[in-house]
This record gives sequence, C-alpha cells and structure tokens, in this order.
Amino acid sequence: MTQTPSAKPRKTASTAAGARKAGRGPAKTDMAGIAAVDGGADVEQRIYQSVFDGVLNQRLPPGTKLPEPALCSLFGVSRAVVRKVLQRLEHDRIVELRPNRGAVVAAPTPEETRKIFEARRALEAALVELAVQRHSGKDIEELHALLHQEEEAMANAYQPAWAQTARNFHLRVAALGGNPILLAYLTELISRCSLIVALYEPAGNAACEHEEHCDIVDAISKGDAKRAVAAMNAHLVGLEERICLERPSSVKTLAQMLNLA
Amino acid sequence: MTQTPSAKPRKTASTAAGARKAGRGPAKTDMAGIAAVDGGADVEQRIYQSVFDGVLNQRLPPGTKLPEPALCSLFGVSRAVVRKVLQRLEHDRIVELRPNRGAVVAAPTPEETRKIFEARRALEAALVELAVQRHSGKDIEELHALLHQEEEAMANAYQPAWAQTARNFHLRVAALGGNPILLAYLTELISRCSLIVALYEPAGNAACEHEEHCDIVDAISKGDAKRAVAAMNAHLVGLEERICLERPSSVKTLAQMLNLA
DNA sequence: ATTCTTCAAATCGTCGACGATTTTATGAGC
DNA sequence: GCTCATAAAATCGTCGACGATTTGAAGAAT
Repeated sequence: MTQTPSAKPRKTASTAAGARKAGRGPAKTDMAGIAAVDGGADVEQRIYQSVFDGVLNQRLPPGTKLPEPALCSLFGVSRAVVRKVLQRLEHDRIVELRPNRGAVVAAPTPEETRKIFEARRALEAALVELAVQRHSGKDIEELHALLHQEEEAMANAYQPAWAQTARNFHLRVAALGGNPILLAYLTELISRCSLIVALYEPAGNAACEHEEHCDIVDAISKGDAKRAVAAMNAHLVGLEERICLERPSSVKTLAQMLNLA
Repeated sequence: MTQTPSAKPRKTASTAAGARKAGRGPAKTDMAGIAAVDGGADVEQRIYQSVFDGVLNQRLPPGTKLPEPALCSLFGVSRAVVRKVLQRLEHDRIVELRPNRGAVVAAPTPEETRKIFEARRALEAALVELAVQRHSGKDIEELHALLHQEEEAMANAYQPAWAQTARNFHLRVAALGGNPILLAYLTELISRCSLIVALYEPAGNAACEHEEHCDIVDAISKGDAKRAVAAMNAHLVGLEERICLERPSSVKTLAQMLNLA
C-alpha cells in the first residue's frame, strides 16, 4: 500500500505505432557504453544487491513482504525479471517464496541458526586446512592488509562497514583454500550468517573478533594447521555465542527500506 | 465480457497447483485420483527429473543442447515454466545457461572434477564425523539394510541401478549427521559426481565399492570417528582414481534421450 | 573450389494479459 | 461489541507475443 503510481517503465510503446525499440532485450543499447555496466545492463544484479543490502543493514526485517508489482515499479522492469531475481534470492535463502502467497524476507529460526553455524564451522575448518597447505607469502601479506582495514573499520564504529570487512576477511581466507565449490558454499553461508548477526548481534565485540582474526592469520602463516583450524573454530563458536535474541522493528515503505526514492 | 465461466484452456484444471519444491503442501485429492502425483501435479519436478535422469543415464551427453521450445512441446507447458526449471538445473550445475545461446548439458572439465571430489571429501568427512556422534542403533540397522540392497543391485549388473543404491547409501550416511544444510550441499555434489562417474566410470568396481561401504558402516557403528573419516576418504579417493577419460557419443533426438515418446 | 557476405530460420529475453488464489475490507447476525 | 460470511482488491502462476540475437545455409566474388 501507499504506492505512488507514477513510476512507469521507461519505454513502453506497447501496441501503438513507432515501437522502434520497444522490447528491450539484453542489449545495452550501445550507448557510450560506460553507464551501461551499472545502469541498464545488469538490472538483475542491481535488484538482488538492493534487497541483499537492505536485509543486511536491517532495513528489511525478517518477514517483510516483497510484492512483485512493487519491485517492478521500483526498478522499472517487468515481473519476469523480478521473479527471476526472487528465485535466486530464495535459493540463497535470503527470502522465502511461499506458493501463491508472495516472497518475504527469510527469518531463520534458532534451530536453523545453529545448523547454519555448524555447517559454516565445518566448511571453514576444511578450507582453512587447505589454506595452510596452499598459501603463499604474498597471500599472508594480503591478509595482513585486510587486518589493517579491519582496524580502520573498528575505529569507524559504523557496524555495517565493520561487518563488511569481517566478511571479506573470511572469504579471503577461504579463497586461499583454492576450491571454488567450497568457496561458493561458504559464501552462501556467510551471507546467511551476516543476516543473522546483523539481526541479533549487540554490536560491540569487533575488537574481540579482530584479535581472533589475527590469531588465525598467525597460525596460517606458520603452517600450523591444527592451530589454524582450532582458532577458526573458536572464533566461530564465539561469534555464535555472542548472539542474543532481540529483533528491532520499524514501519517504512519498501522504497525507503531499499534506500531508493 | 469474457464469459465462458466453465470453458478452460486445454490442459488446465490442475496445472494451477504450481508448487515449487518437492514438498507439496495443499493436497487436493478430490479429483478421484488421476495419477496426479506423477501425471499433472508438479510438472516442474517432472521436467527436472527427466533431464536429470537423462544426464545420469548417459542419454544426454555433455554439450547436448536443450532448446526451450523443444522442452515446451515435449512436456506441454509454456516457456515460463521450462525456463524456471532450466534455471534450477543451472544452479545445480547440471546444465549450463549461455546468455542468448541456450542451455546445454554441463561438461565438467578434469580440473573441475578434481575440485568437486575435493569438496565432496571435505563435506562427507565432516558429516561422517557428525554421524559417528549422533547415530543411534536403529540408524545402523537401516544402513545394513541399504548394504543388503547394494548386494542385490550388484548381482543385477545394471549400472544405473547400482549407482542409485550407492548414492542412497552416501546420502543416508550424510543424513545421520543431522545437518540439513550440509546435507543439501552434499546432495548437490553427489549429483555432480554421479554425472561424472556415469560418464567416465568403466563400470565394474561395484564389489570393491561395496566393501568400502561396509567398512564405513562398521567404523560408524563402533563409534570410531577417526577410522570412519579415514574409510570415507579412502573410498572417495578410490572412486576418483577409477575414473578414466572416455566419452561415448550418439545421435538421437531429444525425445529419445529423455525417454519420452 | 574456397571464402566471405547476406539472408532466412531458429532461439532467447522481456513484456503485457488473463485466470486462480490469497488477502483484506465490508456488512449481517448473535 | 464481537464473530462469521460475503465481496472486492491485491497478488501470484501461467500463457502467448514481440523484438533482438544467434545460428545455419545459400549465393557472390576472388
């Protein structure tokens, strides 16, 4: 509701004459070619990212409905593409698609949360072990650079920024494992974890987490697989334990939540 | 306008079910049973399964094109639903969706194959370790039942049947781990592995694999986590090593490959 | 005869529309 | 005043259609 009905697709042309370029395919309309990359080329990614960021920044609390017509007019595309994005979001467990009842932001249950963290521990343990075997000196340098970024983000005290750097760190460590498949699975899990952490984390243990990250890098750089796995496990267990169950709520329009308009 | 309150498009009346996942919620069994379960209820699952089985049984070799219009007329649905299924198949890495160029059956490269098996070893190791902790006596009985099925399938000498039982075994062991997320990931990986094995396996080592399965169950039943993980790892390494690179090819129509018509 | 150009056929991406289902608003009945 | 039945609105699932892109083949030039 409260939907401003003024938004309309840029070019409908429909049945009337002069429909020179009515049906816009994946063509970038060969403009200057610059803005096309982010502007009109991959609209799907933009929608996905908007919803994803909205969920991560708590503008879209769990249970928020995401009606297809609303997203259509917000992004100026047809339902076909919106529906495709929603399917991808459902697959990544960001939203839940209830048949004939629309899409809502996923609300992980405590039990689900436990399983997610358990799965994440298993994957990160395996990947850290691979990382110890396969890392090079240059990799360690890059990890140290990331740790430095974390310190800056900590000073900033803006939680989403810190969460972003922390996520980057874990993904980078996982990338050292050299297995794209496990990395893809872990990326999915880290997204879901971030979603949960963004909801429940009291926000204020960044320093503690940063210390643990440093431990992990130290163990990897020394080639101590056992200690690296143990440090990662301890870090993840600590992260899970810091979660408490409180859920803020607010009432805004979908456009506001998506940081549009 | 638009009278005809009773006239319906040719094949409707039941297509509106539209449940996406395997779990079908509202069971409207009032239609006196028209084989709705397999006939016209969940068409998407039927299409998915047809392609999946076709790939697994080598009727659909890698690189086979899957044009949307062909699938549409084969299954009597519109392109929207076919497209949805193809997206799901792409996500599960069964097919590859090239923009504007159609879908083809995925052809895993040797490098990819190595990574897939590596990921699978990591996941199954973690799950077997969980299974050792959480299994009950009844679970062991069921595993023994599965092993007995394997012996029957071995005598049958029909490779797809054996592959099916072997897959069941791994999935059942993984289910004992009690983590639906890891189980889902492993299901995906086992599908991809089966696809690869179906392509390359010389077919004839069933007895050897069965022995290794027995070892795994034995270790689990005795609560020996270390040995269970080692047995699983050895089993998977052996499976990977038995793969050679030969690829049969034949020329049939899509309908024949899908075992229709 | 080979190669490049040109054209037609096949196929894909997106759109608007229609029926079916769910949700919400309204009014009768207790 | 509250509850339940009814109707209207909103939303979802599917379909056919249109334009754009790719593919494959026919024809001209060297």
